[in-house]
Amino acid sequence: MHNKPPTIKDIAQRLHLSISTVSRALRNAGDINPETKKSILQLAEDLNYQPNRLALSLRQNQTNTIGVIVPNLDYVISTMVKGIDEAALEAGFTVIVCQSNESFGREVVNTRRMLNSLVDGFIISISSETKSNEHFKVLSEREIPFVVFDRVIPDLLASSVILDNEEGGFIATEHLIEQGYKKIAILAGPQTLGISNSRLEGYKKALKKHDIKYDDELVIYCDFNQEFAFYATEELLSSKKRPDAIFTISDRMAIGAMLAIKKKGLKMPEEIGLVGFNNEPSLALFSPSISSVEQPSFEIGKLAGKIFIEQFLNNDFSNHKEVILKPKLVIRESSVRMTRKGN
Amino acid sequence: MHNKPPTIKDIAQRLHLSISTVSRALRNAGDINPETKKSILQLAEDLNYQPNRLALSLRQNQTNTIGVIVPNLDYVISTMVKGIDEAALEAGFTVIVCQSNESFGREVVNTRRMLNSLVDGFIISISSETKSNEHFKVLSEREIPFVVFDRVIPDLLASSVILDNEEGGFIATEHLIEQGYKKIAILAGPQTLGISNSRLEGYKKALKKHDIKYDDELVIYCDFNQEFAFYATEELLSSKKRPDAIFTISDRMAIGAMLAIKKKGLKMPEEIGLVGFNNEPSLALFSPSISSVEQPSFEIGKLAGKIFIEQFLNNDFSNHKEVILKPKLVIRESSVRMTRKGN
DNA sequence: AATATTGCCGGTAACGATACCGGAAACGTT
DNA sequence: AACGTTTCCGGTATCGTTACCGGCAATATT
Repeated sequence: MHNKPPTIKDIAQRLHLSISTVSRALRNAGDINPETKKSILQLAEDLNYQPNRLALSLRQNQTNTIGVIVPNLDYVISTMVKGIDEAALEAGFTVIVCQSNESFGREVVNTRRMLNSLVDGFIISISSETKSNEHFKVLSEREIPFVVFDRVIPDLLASSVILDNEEGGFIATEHLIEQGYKKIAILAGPQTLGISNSRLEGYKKALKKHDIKYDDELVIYCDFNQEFAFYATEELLSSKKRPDAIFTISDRMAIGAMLAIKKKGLKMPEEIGLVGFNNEPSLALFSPSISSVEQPSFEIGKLAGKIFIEQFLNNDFSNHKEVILKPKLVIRESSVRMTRKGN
Repeated sequence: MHNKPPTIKDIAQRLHLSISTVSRALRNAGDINPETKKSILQLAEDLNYQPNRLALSLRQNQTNTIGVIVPNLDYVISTMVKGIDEAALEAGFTVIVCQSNESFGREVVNTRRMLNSLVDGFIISISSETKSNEHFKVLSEREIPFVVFDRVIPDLLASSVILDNEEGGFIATEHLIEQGYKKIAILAGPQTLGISNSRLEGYKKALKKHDIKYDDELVIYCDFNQEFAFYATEELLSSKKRPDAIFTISDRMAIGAMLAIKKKGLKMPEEIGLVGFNNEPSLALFSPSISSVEQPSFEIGKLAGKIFIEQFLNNDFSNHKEVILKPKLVIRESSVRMTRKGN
């Protein structure tokens, strides 16, 4: 039923040439008379010829497509994906994105699915539920190239592009200390996740540097989730060891914490300070506006894309690059009590 | 270099059978001895055989993939895409998403690109910049099936799934009227976009029903954009005809308006009411929380997916279905001045 | 017993493209 | 004149899969 798109065969028949000749002309290969070539290109243009990518991929065993596997598409990750997109576009690659929805099962299914000759390799950020690497080990065994970013996979050999999460935890905590907060709690993420632990490490490091005793009752592990953060904060605030500042390792959690703080009627930043992580745009709109650790998401994605493509084209995935980018603290009202509050 | 995945040929050789027989076994076709079939399936399982989708698609001229073209991936649209995803998954289809970033050029490029035998058809929501249909007319000419959703394409014949935007504008406006607001302004979107106009129509309809005179100085056309809304609201508030309520046709715009209102020092909802559109989750967190028109985004996406697949499988795209779903008003603090403000 | 019907299997062409090889004609070289 | 070189083109195999046809037994039908 479809009005089928033209193929090189159509062109060949119309010009009374062989498909080989047409193919050479369109590929800019040699062995061809300039005149012949010109007429072929002309006709191809007229017919609006586009090569069939399926046939090409099948023949060349290469799809020029990158599979991107992410746990979700929140603000940070979707920005990273845009970065990957840009790198891919520049190199003539296509990107297919699959959300695992933080589910291990879907991560496996999606990987398998894309593996059926649809992609040349993967760029991966694991789901928070993912504890095993088995399904990625398959990639290694079959020598399918991949690069990891954002959330890396422990014990898995591959190039990686990540944030210096420890540094992020450190600058946030040190900032709170410098603002005179004494009892700083941290809402850390799930213990299974590397980024959680790194940010927690940074927190510890800052405390140590400023001779503040580490108190594990001020450390709450909870899901990357506004609600959990809300309840965790409520509990913290009514405990004996009520903190005078909270550092949350995501902005969603910061918002949950802020709601709990407001409900309790505490003044921010006077009575309690707050710093989040990711610097989502809406943070500036809250009142008080919320300080946060910003990460160069777009760059992380773009770099991951570039590294993948570079290694793919050179067919060299044995040299593992490890890029670590630095975060930046964006200071807003929620954590500044030394100076007068701005407008 | 790749440890190449097994093919039916490998299976055939190992069992001393022909590829035809193996193919039949795996496809559950007839003409096969149960014993033979069993051994083939067993070996396929052991080798973790997965059919090569490229070859399949090339052979069958069908990819089981749907191209989804969207202007961006904001909250509403990404929810819709999740709906499409679910419908596709249930039917064994794969989804490829391309953001046009509200750019006409990228929309065209992406469409062309996916058209090169990568997708069976499209599910489309146009970019706000898109004025011409030319690149989609190509689809019609080549009889490539597509379904439109959310933002429809005027004068283009296809099934569609959309929100009753007029109704949305109507219930938001009527709500404000019932709350006693008299001079209600509207921040409408770009005039080129159908959904803007429909919501504006609803607004007019509500005014008319309640015998309020329509005043076009209270209608501001501006981009779907927080900043534009901010400046537009500032202007509105300092004009002679200062409104006592504002209806914005997106939540982003509502947030912009709210910032301008706060800056001006007006009390909400007492001195000025506000209703947004889309019901993004963060609205509940602002103070005051913001009322908004909710749309069944997930259902819209899922329906669009289902309709596409159904029509595709029946090979019937001549009967154009038109589904229109109803919005729902979510009332929060920003627009309620009759009763006492909640906690 | 001759024929028709099944059950089961293999061979081959095709989907659209590229890679490799071989060959005819035109030219240049001794 | 005989040979080697270019230039330009066509034929064929191939990627992994399915569709179609044909064929050979074994069984069923008359």
